[in-house]
Amino acid sequence: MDGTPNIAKIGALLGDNTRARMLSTLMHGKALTASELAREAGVTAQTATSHLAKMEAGGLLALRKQGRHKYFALANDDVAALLETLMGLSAGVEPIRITTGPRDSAMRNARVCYNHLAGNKGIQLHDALITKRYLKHNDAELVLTRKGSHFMQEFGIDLDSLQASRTPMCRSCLDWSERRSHLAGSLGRALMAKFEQLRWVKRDGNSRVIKFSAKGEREFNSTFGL
Amino acid sequence: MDGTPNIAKIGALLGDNTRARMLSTLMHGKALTASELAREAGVTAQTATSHLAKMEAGGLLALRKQGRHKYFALANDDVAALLETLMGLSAGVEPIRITTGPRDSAMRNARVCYNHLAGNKGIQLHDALITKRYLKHNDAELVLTRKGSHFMQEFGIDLDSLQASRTPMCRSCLDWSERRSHLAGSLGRALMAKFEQLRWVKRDGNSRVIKFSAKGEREFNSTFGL
DNA sequence: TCCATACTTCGACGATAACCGAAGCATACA
DNA sequence: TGTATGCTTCGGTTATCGTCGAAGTATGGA
Repeated sequence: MDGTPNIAKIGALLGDNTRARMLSTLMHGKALTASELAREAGVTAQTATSHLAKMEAGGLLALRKQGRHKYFALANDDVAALLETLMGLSAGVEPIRITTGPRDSAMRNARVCYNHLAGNKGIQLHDALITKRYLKHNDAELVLTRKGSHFMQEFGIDLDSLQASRTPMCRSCLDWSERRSHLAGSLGRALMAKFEQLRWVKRDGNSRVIKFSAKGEREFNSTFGL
Repeated sequence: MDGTPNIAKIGALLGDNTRARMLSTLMHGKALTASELAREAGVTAQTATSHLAKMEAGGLLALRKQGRHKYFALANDDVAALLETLMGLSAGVEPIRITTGPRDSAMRNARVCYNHLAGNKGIQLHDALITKRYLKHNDAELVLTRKGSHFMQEFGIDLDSLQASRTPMCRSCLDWSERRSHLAGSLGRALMAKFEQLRWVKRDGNSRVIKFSAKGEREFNSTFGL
């Protein structure tokens, strides 16, 4: 029951720069191969192998083998949430960055958090869903209302398959740039996927930034009453 | 804006067994001196000094000097929340502990989380406050209603002084044993203090366990409609 | 003033772990 | 079957960091 050794173990996993860089990269939400992660982190393949094995054993990463490739992704939403929390905490601890370059403001506006929408746009979405009574708080939980279910179906989200998934459908995730909650969970992921499919948004290949097209932004706003 | 090096830095701080033990100890909520922490962690004073200095520099600990003593406490609620999150994650990752000894079940029932009530009793309290409409969710925030303010004053909580404190009055904190939210923030702390003052509960000196007296449990239940 | 206590600094030792070169295994494709 | 590609294992080097003994500074009390 004494969780001490465990928190040290996870802490140690997070405490190496190379591993931290890999984890941050995986916050994009995409699964990446060992060599991609090696390149991203700036180490050789051997070194990456060792790091990835440790993180998988530690429960931080999930692994999918595909032919001669090994695809790694964050193990689950909890891990993603932990990383966001850590970033939030370290952002608060560090001397506040006053200079916010163009990339920073883009990150604050909209980015992927593991696989769902975060940043200012993520919060707008979250709040709009609540204002329109599509979502409501039930104690600490976030649940989809009947009205909300109806809307999601109309919008082209397959709720049945989401319900089947093991991760909870609605989860709130603390946004590190805004310090407010945005929508995570399988519904959050499905909405993000839908936005991409509709070409409302496009991911920037190299960062977590999400770009809204002009049309996308218009339709996003009108759909959610913003 | 790239939070990578920072998360590694915090991770490294958490990644040492001795430091993790110290942090866990401080989850009791009390501030402890350097030598107490040294003893608790099983290291010499020199070693403790070095660890404590690092954690203070890293923003995890707050320091108060008092004569020749140095009192250390967790820097803020965010740090406490991070630790609870980590414990929850590592509990989920580890092979599930099926054996729940008496101490375990006591921990699950009621314990201090930094300085407020956690565990099953903490969740009961949180839920009761919401059921009775003393607290309500406002978007992601938890706020005290007028009815709630009234109740708290009656109950002997000095809301004015809480409002003056820098930490938010209501915060929800994820409970690692129950995976539900309980009440943190300055109000959570004040309630906990009140329970102790009323002798409803007593802290176990050596663990985070909180024991309800028979009378305390009765009055707790009737006060919050349980 | 003198001593006890609490904490810190310094230096040295030892363990751990990150890193890469070299070689090895496994899969895919021609 | 041969060759390229992706990943792994092994061995050795290097750097970092936790640890404590010894000595030093600061505070409180007799």
